[in-house]
Amino acid sequence: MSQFYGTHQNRLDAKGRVSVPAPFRAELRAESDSRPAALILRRSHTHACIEAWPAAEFEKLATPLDRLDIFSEAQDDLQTALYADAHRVEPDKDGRISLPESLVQHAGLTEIVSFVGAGRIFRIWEPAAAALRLAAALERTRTRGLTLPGTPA
Amino acid sequence: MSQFYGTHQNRLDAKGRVSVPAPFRAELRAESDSRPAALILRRSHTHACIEAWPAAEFEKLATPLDRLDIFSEAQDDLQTALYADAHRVEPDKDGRISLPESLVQHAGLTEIVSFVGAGRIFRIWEPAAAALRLAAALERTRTRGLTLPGTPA
DNA sequence: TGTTTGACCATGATATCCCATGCTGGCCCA
DNA sequence: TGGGCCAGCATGGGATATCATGGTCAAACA
Repeated sequence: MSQFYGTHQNRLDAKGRVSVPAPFRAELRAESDSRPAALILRRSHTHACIEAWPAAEFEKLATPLDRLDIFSEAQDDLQTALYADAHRVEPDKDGRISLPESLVQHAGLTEIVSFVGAGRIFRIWEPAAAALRLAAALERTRTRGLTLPGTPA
Repeated sequence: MSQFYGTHQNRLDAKGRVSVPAPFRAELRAESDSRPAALILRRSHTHACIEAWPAAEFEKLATPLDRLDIFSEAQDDLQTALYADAHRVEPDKDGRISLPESLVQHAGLTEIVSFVGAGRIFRIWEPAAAALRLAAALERTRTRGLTLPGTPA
């Protein structure tokens, strides 16, 4: 399974293109047998950022979704939230992707964008917003005590 | 499982490279079948230092993460705290790694850095800070009479 | 035919690899 | 037990591949 680490900044050019950071590209190559591997970009419904999922990983979301009752409001809403503003993109030969305009606006992206690793996925942020988000997450985990459970006996 | 012992000092060169102490390298080689074995460097959220995890060990952290609900705030925070400022590095042929700038700053590293063994992981400190931290830990362990749980029957 | 979108190429900057050197500590032999 | 040899290690520097990014061109669409 891919693992995305760290924060990387790249430039969004006049055409709306941006290089996927090399370490992330390497992970995507591993994911999909030496090929670039497609990404699903979706509007985050919790933050002002873009979520980027390896296509294979995104498809697995269908499983937990199926556990919800069909036609229930929750299922309907989640389904819509997940897929309605999701875009499939393939990195080009140089490892760049172009970001859909609606997502760029949602994340408030300008010239420099931050790629933030989050394990199986990564996120795309406006750099200042990313820094704030990281600080908030650290603060909350610290006050709660960042507690991963100890190994059961 | 690797075990890292003791404190070792090495020089951080102008390019941001530093040799992993030979005893730690030996542990890493054992970890991963005669190969160098990758490390995950992450910003400690409790101290001004860098935490270094053998990659395999770090990935075990992902397991409890998966038990949390996807898109929940807790999962999001932890994911961010764990991965956003973590970096995967592979020791080069000479056993050196290069330390990401953001982590160097967080730990306040200058020319000489301390590698401090901590069992399954090790930490990278500015030498004076490491000494203070050790003294504090000893003091607290003594005055509070801290103990370790015994093996369950 | 004008305009836009996406693929391809070229370039400078940067980080990685690789080799060479000096040192230190351990081992062996006298 | 002392001295010298050798191997492993830390460190510096230079060559090289990779990466990010700007620009050009061709094809598709309106």
